[in-house]
Amino acid sequence: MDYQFRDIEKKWQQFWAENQTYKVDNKSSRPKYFVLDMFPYPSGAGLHVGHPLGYIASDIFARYKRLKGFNVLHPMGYDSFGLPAEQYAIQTGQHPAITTETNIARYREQLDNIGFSFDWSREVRTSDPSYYKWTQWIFMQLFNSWYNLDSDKAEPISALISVFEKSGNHSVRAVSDEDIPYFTAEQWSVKSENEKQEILLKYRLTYLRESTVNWCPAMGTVLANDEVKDGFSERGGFPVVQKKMMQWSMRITAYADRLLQGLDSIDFPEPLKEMQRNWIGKSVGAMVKFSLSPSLVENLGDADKDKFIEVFTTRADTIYGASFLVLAPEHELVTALTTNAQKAEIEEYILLTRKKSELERMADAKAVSGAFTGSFAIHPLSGQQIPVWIADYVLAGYGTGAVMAVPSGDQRDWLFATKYNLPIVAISDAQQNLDQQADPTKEGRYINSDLINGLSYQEALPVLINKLEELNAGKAKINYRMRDAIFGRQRYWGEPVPVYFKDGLPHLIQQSELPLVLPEVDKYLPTESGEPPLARAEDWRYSLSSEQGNGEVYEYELSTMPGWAGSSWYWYRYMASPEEREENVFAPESAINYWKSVDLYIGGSEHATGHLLYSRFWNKFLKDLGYVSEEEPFKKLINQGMIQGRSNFVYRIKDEAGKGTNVFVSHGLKDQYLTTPLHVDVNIVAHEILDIEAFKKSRPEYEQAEFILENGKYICGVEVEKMSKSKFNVVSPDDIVERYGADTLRLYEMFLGPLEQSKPWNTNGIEGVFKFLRKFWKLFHDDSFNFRVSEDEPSKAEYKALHKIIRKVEEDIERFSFNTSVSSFMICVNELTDLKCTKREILQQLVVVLHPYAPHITEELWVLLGNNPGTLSFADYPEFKPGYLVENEFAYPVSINGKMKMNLNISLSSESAEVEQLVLNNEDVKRYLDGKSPKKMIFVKGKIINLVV
RNA sequence: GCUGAAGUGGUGGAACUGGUAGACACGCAGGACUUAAAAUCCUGUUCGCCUUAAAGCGAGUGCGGGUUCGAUUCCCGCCUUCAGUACCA
Repeated sequence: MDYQFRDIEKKWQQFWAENQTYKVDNKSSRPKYFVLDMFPYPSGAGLHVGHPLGYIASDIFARYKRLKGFNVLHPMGYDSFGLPAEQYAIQTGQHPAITTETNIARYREQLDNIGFSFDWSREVRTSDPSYYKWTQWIFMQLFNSWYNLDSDKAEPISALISVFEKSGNHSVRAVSDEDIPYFTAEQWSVKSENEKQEILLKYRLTYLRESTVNWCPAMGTVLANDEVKDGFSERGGFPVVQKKMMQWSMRITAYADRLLQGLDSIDFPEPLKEMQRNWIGKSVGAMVKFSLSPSLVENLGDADKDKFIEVFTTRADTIYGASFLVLAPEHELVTALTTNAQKAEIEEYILLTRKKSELERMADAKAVSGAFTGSFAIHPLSGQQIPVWIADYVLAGYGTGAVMAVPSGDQRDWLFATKYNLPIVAISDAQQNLDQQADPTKEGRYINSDLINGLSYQEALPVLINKLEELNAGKAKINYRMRDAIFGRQRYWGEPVPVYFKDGLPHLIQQSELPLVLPEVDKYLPTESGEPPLARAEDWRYSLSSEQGNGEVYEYELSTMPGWAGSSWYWYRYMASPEEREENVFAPESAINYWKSVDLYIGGSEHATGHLLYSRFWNKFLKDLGYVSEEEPFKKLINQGMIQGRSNFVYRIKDEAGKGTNVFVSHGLKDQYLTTPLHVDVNIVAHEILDIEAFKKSRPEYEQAEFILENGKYICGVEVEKMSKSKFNVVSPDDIVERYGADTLRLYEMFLGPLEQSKPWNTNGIEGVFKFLRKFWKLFHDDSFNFRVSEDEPSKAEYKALHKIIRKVEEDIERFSFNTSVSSFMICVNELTDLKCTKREILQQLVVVLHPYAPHITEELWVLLGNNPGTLSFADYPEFKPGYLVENEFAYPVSINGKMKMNLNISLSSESAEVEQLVLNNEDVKRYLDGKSPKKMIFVKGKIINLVV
């Protein structure tokens, strides 16, 4: 029989499922390997052809590793909490759990069609209570922990309480809120329980804090940053305003430095590491205090008397060039500092900046504006009085929300000083053209800088820091751009937060009460009073168990966890086998110690600063508490590129009035007419040629359509866009599988180009891949498609073809160059076809080598070759024997002045002198030299001969 | 603006440490088989010039320089595209 991919693929997919071929054990004599894919959100649109790209790559890798003798964990699951299902629920009233279930079933069917070697017994769904029980449990651990800077790790909050009881908080070095007053053990002991809880909340790794959120009044809901475009909601285009709200936050900043350091130990793509470094945004500098001028202090209220302005700078060396201070308009001291004379001006300015949208702020990035408070601060080293201004180029959220302005060294300060006529003091003899722009050079020697005059940058910095510390006016300080992560959404379809409120303070529910199950609600919208949807749940209150409680009931937290909660630890759940999931732990210690961490993680780079940062954070936290063993969760990560859509267009002719006619003109002739380009379904276009009959049938109004053709064909226009339903450019893997089979789809997606590169989808080359598989099938069959292999000893050429591919595929897979192996398979099969090879010795090994790429056809042939069904996945990858590739002759390219002219067969054992003789006496070479004698001959053994004339 | 990645035939792409640029595949052209079509197979296919043909000559990896016997690969400057980020003191 000819290659019957439909039967073969169905048969083997069924076999693998029935026999649980890829179910993996947490025990094995073989070494372990964990291959993970970023799990999908099951959207209603189903998989398109771009989704499986990474999954195919990881599946090839997983199958290859199995052949190489590894015990491979290769699981799949669903990140099934999320907004689209909730949006759909709001519109239709259908419970998101039902939508999600339907979508998952569809995804599963599509994934099964492609022949992945997933261990489905370990599937996870983040929206499943048995899963989110542990997401909630991790939240509780975070609530019960604080970050100790002395040990540089998270520790139980109970340990902190003992310290407070023994010696207060003077000696505690923690990552915490800033506004914690010092107290002694004695003071602690007399505090009320609520006061204690209030203080502890400032230390906990997850805590409540007032944060600004994107509030959309029209939708009655909070939006994520990426749901807001230019101040309007992406969906619906309603205005969005900034609103302060009490929100759960995660103290990820405690881990900033470890997240940064850890990057050096993991194998991630350099651009991704760079993105994380920028996101963390570590800057080394100094905090400097500027006290307020005495005349001002007299007029201040008692509360502000000991206040000073603290700034953060990365260029403490430029301190003598600081000629004014600038505060963010939101800075807490602005009101106190504003003199009566300046009050009107300052208030007007603050009002102005509040009105400016993000967009406007960005648009006039070059223009600076500000207002003078009327007050002066004292320069800590020179003692001079310098004016204090406010300006919106200083951000309240970064550093201290105040800067010392050094106009000679910083361009924004320079612009500001120029605009408002403030002094620009040169501080280095290397600075140039200060009348035109700032010069931030670190070269040269300092001038106008008292203490450090004549010193270089390297010499000056320690001198300054020491002096500032001595004066108690400053200290070295490291600052991070990264902020603590908001951990809550005012939405329904997410994990409930296992917290109830008593006297306005949050308390955890009992661990034994987990999971706290998402309650039913009548509508998935916020309440009339603006509370999240969970407030609609009836009888959803917390009451303490009878031995502790007194029958009182309390309100639960009404927000739910954000999208990243469930995905920040899921790889550990995969480690637990189905049996172990019954145990009361997120994953048993033995399983974690066996699988340790993910060896290979494949996914999109869009998760660079979200998921991949949060996951590393939770992993480090779980390690601090001793629940997991590795500091980093993902040892190696590969970003697969995006597959873009390739849209096709037809051009409808407009009449003079601009009205559309029913005549369509081919792309090459469209410029002769007035036309409207219309998207046309890419599935009825092949090589840009429109299937006119299919087009006519696609819509009733096209039935009578007329066409102006070129060369008898209708040629469509092409554009690369995102793949989406509305652009009619979605290609579903199902269609490809139906037409060519899963093995062709797998090979073709790899053949398209390097895995990491983004590329538009097109099926132009798919025929070639399909033909290759038929050719491969034919190697095992005679002309009438009877299976036949011979037991004869292969020839040298046959061995050579085989061992070339054995080595090539090994090398390619190890460096994730899957596209090049597909080409090499084609070359190999072409060679063996030319050699009329039918030898079992060759073909059986080739089956094993091709198996990771095309698992179905190889399984079928494996069994036809007489092997047991299902054993191919665990066969041995053939051993490469270099002996088969050794040649004793090589066709040396002979070039003259670097230009290739001819090839010359010369023994590989020949040395330079011998070769020179041979080359110079060659008739063709003589002809090229045209009587001239070469100056020099370059000879690289096995590579090239180059004559220099 | 800054950071990162990438620019190679008509198309997707290959060339792994500086050593035969365009492998492999698509498309296209021509041919075989066929009543015909599909399928399959064979031949050609970077561009330009010259030639009946064989052969030959020249140019060529975004652009301009450089290093080298030799550069798609290394260095300097520039252009374009994509991604991330956005007044970060």
